[in-house]
Amino acid sequence: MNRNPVAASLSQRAYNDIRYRILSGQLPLGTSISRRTLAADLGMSVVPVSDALQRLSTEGLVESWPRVGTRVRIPTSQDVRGHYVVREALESQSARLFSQKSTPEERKEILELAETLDQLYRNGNADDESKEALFALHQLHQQFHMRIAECGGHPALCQAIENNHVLTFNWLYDTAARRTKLPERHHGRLAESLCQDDPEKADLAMREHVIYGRDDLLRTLSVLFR
Amino acid sequence: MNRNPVAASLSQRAYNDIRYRILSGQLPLGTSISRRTLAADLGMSVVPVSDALQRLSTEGLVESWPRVGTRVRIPTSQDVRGHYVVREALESQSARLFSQKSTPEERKEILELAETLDQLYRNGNADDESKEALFALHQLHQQFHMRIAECGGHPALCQAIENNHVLTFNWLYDTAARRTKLPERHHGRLAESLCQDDPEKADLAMREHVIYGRDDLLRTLSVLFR
DNA sequence: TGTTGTAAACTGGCATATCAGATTCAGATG
DNA sequence: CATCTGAATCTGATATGCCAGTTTACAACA
Repeated sequence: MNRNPVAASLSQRAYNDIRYRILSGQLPLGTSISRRTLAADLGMSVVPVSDALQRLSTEGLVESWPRVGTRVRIPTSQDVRGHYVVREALESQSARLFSQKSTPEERKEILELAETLDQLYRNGNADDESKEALFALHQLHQQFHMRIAECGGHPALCQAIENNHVLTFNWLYDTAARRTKLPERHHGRLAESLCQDDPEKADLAMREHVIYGRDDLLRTLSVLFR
Repeated sequence: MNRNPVAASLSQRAYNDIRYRILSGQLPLGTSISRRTLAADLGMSVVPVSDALQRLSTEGLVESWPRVGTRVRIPTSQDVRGHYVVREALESQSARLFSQKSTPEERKEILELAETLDQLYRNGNADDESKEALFALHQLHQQFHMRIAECGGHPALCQAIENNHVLTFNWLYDTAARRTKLPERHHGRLAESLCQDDPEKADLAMREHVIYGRDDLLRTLSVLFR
């Protein structure tokens, strides 16, 4: 059998496109999605669109009821709590592996990424509040965590973290609330903890980082939907 | 919109059926799957079968290449390692939450389940080596871990654990190798550790349990595919 | 004005047909 | 016997059309 990487199928393109539309705010939370309209818009039939929506549904970005409709899911605070429990588990494991397996070059890369992140979080609000800038910041934050996971050497863990859409929710609410406040050198200190050859310490530092993000997001939620 | 539970669709039935056929050995590892043949066999068209196979593909039980074919995936030892890294993360988190949130009744239930499991693992091989008996044992083991997760109070974590198919792989190789050896009171001692109101201890005990299972499975693998 | 009934419009689920690429195997060629 | 060849036969991907529920808009009526 041919194990070459599959060419980008229409289903895949639909998935990427719809996902981007949701994350970028083109499809705000709660928006109804019509398979037929969307298919016409994307220049394809409804089948690949349905495939994509099914994937997004299992991932929790979208919800669908038979013969009723599909819409962009509005995560509840209970959803957020649940997702963060999973994320705490996965990211702390990722931190353990990073502290055990990362090379000096990789550690340097992570430390630099952390510095960049902290700078952007410090200046971002003042300089540029556009959606594009916030989206870029969101992506960089995601990259920071994904690079840490990649350095752990287990693709399965990377995939599990990527499938956990807390950062996605984070971005959605960031967009709504324009919330980008963080303590000084927040990521910098985390990165330093990860580089100290102490898996338990790395685990704990990442747990604190994740829980800080969770509480921050829950505060935002309570303001948005009070 | 109507939020009632959806009726069992053909896609869902196809998913359950195919999954059961794989786990029960009706579709052995590596078997090619024809959408058309399977659809005729299940009395439906290829569309719901394709939906089901897509889900099973993202879950890793099945692999598919465009215009080539679909077959039951043979997990590699690298797959197994990766899955166990994720499982270690999720189950240790589950153990933490259990030690913090479980009620006395729930703890009693888990302790009893552990005793039953230990008995079956001790006697199972001697009494009954049928596939059905091994499958039942596998399901009970899975139930043990799922109940622990449920008592933690976070459905999202339960779902994440359920989506992690290490226990499934475990069953597949158990079937192939008839391996059911475990140390005396293996699950009993784990359950006792979970009930001591010490999240860190529970975390560690579960990590050891998971890693024991991983190494055991890797040994089996090295024998099977040496 | 407010309520109700009903039909049109819309939804996701599914069946069927077609397409292009991959595989396979009989038969020709050396 | 080994090797090449090409057509028949597979594969998954996709398009299209239909179906049976759900929602909605609007007219008829109180």
